[in-house]
Amino acid sequence: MLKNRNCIIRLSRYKNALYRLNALGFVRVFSDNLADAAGVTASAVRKDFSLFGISGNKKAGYQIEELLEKLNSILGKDKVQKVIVAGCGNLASALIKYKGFEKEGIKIVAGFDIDPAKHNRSNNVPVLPLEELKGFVRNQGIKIGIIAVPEAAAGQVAETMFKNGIKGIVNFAPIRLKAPEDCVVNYVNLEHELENLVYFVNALSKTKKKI
Amino acid sequence: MLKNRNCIIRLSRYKNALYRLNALGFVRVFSDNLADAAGVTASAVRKDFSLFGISGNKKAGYQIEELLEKLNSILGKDKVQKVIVAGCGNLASALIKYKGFEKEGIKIVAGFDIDPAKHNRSNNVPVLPLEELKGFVRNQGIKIGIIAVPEAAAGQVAETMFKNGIKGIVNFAPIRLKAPEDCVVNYVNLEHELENLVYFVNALSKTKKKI
DNA sequence: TAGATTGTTAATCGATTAACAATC
DNA sequence: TAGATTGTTAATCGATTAACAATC
Repeated sequence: MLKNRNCIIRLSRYKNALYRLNALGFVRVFSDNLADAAGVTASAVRKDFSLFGISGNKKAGYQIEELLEKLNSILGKDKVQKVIVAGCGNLASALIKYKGFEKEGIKIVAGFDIDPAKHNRSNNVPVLPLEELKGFVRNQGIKIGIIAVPEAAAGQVAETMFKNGIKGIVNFAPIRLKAPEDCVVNYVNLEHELENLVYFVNALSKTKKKI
Repeated sequence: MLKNRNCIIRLSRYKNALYRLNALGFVRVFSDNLADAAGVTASAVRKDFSLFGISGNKKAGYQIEELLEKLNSILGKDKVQKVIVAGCGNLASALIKYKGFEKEGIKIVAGFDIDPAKHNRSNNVPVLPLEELKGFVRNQGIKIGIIAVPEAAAGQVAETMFKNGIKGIVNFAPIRLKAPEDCVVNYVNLEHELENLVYFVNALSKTKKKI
């Protein structure tokens, strides 16, 4: 019953592709249009939809608007998601300033840092002392956190987050985190992405074959 | 013969874990120590090593230093990797300022942007006009690029990169890119990571079961 | 109707895990 | 030797793809 990560990531891709198709004036799509637009196979599209009980019309495909509503509902886009960031270095600043989250209903409501020089309560998105994370998360009922602190601090911060009600973390620190059973951690490791690329670029240049 | 992405990502994880173990004074590891440290199974560790012809000693495990050398060689860490960034917004600035890449042999050598206000040739990492990307990549023989431009510009930029010798791209723009057969694109979509988290947090809170 | 597309089942593919013989 | 660990093969697991009957 619980779907796998890739499947849900594909739903996000469908959603984005549908917005683009919609903007181009399309009203309906067939599974193979959407497959092209999202970079997957038509089989995968129909399988994923079937998994969530989304049905179209044989011969008439899917209504884009209706489809978007269903995907948005599955992905929890019907309400604004409040998110906090721990560690207010360059990366966190970029995330806080990024305009793209807003239109997707993702709102970074506060940052936390140990460095007093970074604190600023009057900001649009306030930067608060790390000790206040606990109370803030509890009071506001925050469920999602981003970890952008150095490796050495990540474990502690994660523990504090989980203890106070955070259920999901996007972790940019290059270290595995211990998470309670009912919580999720998604890892983003930019260094590993680049390292990975280097490997495959070298491998492909050696083999001269397609993947 | 060509290994899969997850396998190579695990090699990066082993490498990082080994550095930590090394720093703690360990000289040897067994597959199950390393598995714990990297967050995988002992079977996976031995399987991965076997895939690359890395062997240890029955009963004595693996020499950490020797292992690190081999992993670093596989991952292309024996030489500095020069990387460029297209789009010098907040995210790119954060990447350029990030200190962690250097010790891993990853060097961002230039940024490119269409906005003249961002240009700066005298910076440690210069920010140049986007039109100069082509010549720069060719002259310097750059193989790896990062795309941090808006969605609408990403396709064009990728095409320019590939045409001029870039073989691998980390793409932060929320759109699929067309890539030549002998090139690779790794996608990082922060919005989808958060969206994904929201889905699983909601799903887990409904089921109250472990994954 | 003929043609095209969905929805679902079955087949395939590949990655992960388990198991265990070899051996230090 | 007895015990523990590797290296590899086989089994399992799950995700993706293909195929096709149902049907608009």
